[in-house]
Amino acid sequence: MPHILVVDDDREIRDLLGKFLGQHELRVTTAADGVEMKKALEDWNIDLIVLDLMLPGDDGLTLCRNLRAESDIPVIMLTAMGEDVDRIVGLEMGADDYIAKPFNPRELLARIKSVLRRAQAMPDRGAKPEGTAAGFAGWRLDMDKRELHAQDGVLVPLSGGEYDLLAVFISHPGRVLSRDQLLDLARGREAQPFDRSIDVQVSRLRRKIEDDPKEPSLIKTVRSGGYMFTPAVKFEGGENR
Amino acid sequence: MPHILVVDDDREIRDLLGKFLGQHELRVTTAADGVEMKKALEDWNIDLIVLDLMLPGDDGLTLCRNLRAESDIPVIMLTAMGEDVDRIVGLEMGADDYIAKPFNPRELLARIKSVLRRAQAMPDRGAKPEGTAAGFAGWRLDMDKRELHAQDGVLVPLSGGEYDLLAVFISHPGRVLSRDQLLDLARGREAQPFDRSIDVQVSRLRRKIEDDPKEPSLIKTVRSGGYMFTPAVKFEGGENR
DNA sequence: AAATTTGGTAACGAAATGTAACAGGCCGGG
DNA sequence: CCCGGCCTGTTACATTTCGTTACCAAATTT
Repeated sequence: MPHILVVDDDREIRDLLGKFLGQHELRVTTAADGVEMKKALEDWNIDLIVLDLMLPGDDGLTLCRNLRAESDIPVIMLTAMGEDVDRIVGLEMGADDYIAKPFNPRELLARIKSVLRRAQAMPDRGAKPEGTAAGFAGWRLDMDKRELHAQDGVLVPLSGGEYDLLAVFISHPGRVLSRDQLLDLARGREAQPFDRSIDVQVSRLRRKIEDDPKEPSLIKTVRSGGYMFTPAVKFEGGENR
Repeated sequence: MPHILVVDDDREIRDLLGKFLGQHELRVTTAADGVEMKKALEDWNIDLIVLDLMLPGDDGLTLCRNLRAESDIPVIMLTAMGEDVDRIVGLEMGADDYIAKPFNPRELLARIKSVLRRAQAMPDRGAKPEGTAAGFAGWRLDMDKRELHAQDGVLVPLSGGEYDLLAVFISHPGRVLSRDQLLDLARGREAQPFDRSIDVQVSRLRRKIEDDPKEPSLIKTVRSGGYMFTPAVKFEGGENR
């Protein structure tokens, strides 16, 4: 599920977008500065950035150029005025698309879909530098086929949701992920008042990938914090990050 | 040098574009009707199509959909009005970009460059001069004869609908396609309230192309999302990268 | 130690999916 | 024009998936 980062100072716009993009992973931030941006790009697996040009100063364009230079994540630019100059400069600066405010939300959604479609079909674009497979402790997760193989190559059947959850864990190793984050990242929805679905899903996943689900070694629970995936940090040989 | 095909009834526009793009090392040809289109795509090595929506009837959209389903050549749409409906429909129909007339030629150029840049980085996009055939996991789909051949060359009989569906899947590898999209792309109709026809058709197709229909490896189902075609990229030895 | 909070998971049910069976439409050969 | 096959949409039912709830245990607090 695509993760979208919206950078905009206008709360109204952010809310509007949030509403229309509900079906996607959506991160909204006012973070105009590079520091928070970088963090956001790491924490969440951002696939697409919707960037408001009208940030203080001409940070918008600079930011866009930096993003393009560093991350190669697709960018859609918003701007208040539909002046040709702006849009041309923007496109030449590397933005993947451009929309002038005020815009029709449905149009933005359509463009987002379009850009994501392209990025997905293009191997070397998007925020997923990893290949088509990720491994941990002898296991192999085939990202193409959405399949998990055990050490001996035997296919371990995972439901779609279990795969999504595991994929999230794998892309955030050694980091504590709150239930909210997991729910958001793996399911793309908000937590409800007494939502235990993540607990249950973790339980189901453990049953399939842990040697002893009662004594989990891969997915640790962090009381009052969430869960943490720790691949192969087993013994002292411990190479890690 | 990239070849660009401009499809527009308006001679004035064609001349303008031809003149404008001509001086930018872009070869421009014009063709008005659908018949000529097909010929043009075969005769010349078209890398990009600039398509005017305002063709008689809604041929523009239909044409765009067909192009996207079959050829996978990038499309930029032109339209007379900046009507939201048009542009949304267009983008959802698979166009890669959109510009409203009257447009600034420099903007069109910027967008053309942008699209070409993307297409270049994307292996399976862009003009395909010869083979009207696509392959996946040892299979070969003959687009001319609308026939599917197995690894050993044996012809696997597909019904027309099955072929259409498979063709849509093949032209959108690794992308989740909703039932609505599939219905639209493969059948060209709208979904009805409790429409399960896609499910059934997928089931029928799986029966013919999957080793084990119970454990599909080519056409994955994405719960509450749709289906995804993943051309088997199996590295059994599971080593490098 | 009792009370409270937090996590694990079995069980239930709603929703989504797979697919067999049925039916209507279309087409080519009598 | 009729008949018998395909093809494909619809329906019905089985199965799977996943969120919710409930209850228990472990951890933490008071």
